[in-house]
Amino acid sequence: MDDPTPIVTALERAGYRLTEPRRSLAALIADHDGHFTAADLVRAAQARRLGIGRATVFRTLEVLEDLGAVERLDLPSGEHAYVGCEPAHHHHVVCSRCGRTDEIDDAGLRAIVGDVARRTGYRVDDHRLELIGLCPPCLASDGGERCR
Amino acid sequence: MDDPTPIVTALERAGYRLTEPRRSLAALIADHDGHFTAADLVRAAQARRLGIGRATVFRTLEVLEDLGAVERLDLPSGEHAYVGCEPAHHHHVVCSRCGRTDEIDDAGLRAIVGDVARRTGYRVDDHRLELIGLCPPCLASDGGERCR
DNA sequence: GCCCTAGTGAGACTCAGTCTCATCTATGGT
DNA sequence: ACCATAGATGAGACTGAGTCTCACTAGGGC
Repeated sequence: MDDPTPIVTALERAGYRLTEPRRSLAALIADHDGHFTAADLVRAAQARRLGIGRATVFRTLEVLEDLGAVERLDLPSGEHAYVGCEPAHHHHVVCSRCGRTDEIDDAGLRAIVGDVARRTGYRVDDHRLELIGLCPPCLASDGGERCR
Repeated sequence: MDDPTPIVTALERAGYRLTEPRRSLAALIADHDGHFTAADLVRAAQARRLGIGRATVFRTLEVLEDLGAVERLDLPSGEHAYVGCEPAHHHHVVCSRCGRTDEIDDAGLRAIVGDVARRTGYRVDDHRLELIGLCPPCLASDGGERCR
């Protein structure tokens, strides 16, 4: 495990202590392709006998979210999930079948936000966009049958 | 209370029974300007001694969400809130100070969704967009002090 | 190596949301 | 108006996410 995860680097640069639990969690997160919930992490940590408490998982996720090393998604089911990601502003497409996520850039969203602000008079400070659908592999294995 | 809320109409048209609890909840929701949580509704119902159980509030919200008479928001705080709204596809701007919400139309979002689908290969089935900011009144009383 | 403090694990706690089940009631048929 | 019945309800147990507290530990600057 001499693999300096970008997450570890981010923690270090932000002045957080590089503790064993944090390194382990960073590794677990790096292992995940798609999204994962806090509960998933807790389970994974238990399965590997890492001896990491629930509280620590939540605390670490909070820190990582602040750093932008992880982003929180609100799945349509109401679950809160996370994805490890680059610390730059962007959004995600989430596959509703396999959980895979891909990052998408701001696309034309900035223009929309500006437009809405102008029309409503709001000062828009933040926004979130989530796209839900089927990723290409799932789409292929599905034959495109399910239409919603 | 002979006020036929659009919510009541929607329930009726969809073939749901027009029960007393549903009428009461429809009235409570109609009273709310901004967003409200399930817990808010439960509290409001208790305060007015309507004798409506928690389960009923959640069940009713679920039905109303299906009907599109109510939309669920995921606030940045992680809370799930609802807004009563017209049953057409649209999105919301939420005031982070007073909780007021305004509806916005699809703006150019459809184009973005199409664009993302083309670039990523996903079939995008659903999307959610939420804008968070300050509404004009809050902005005014704020003196614009917080300057981006 | 020592020390200070940020970080930690355990587990109690809170609170949203779900489920079950006995009871009730809105509604369509008579 | 009455009845039958399936859909709806309230109470409260239950589940599971997330928070909090507190005594203890260990990272890293000295």
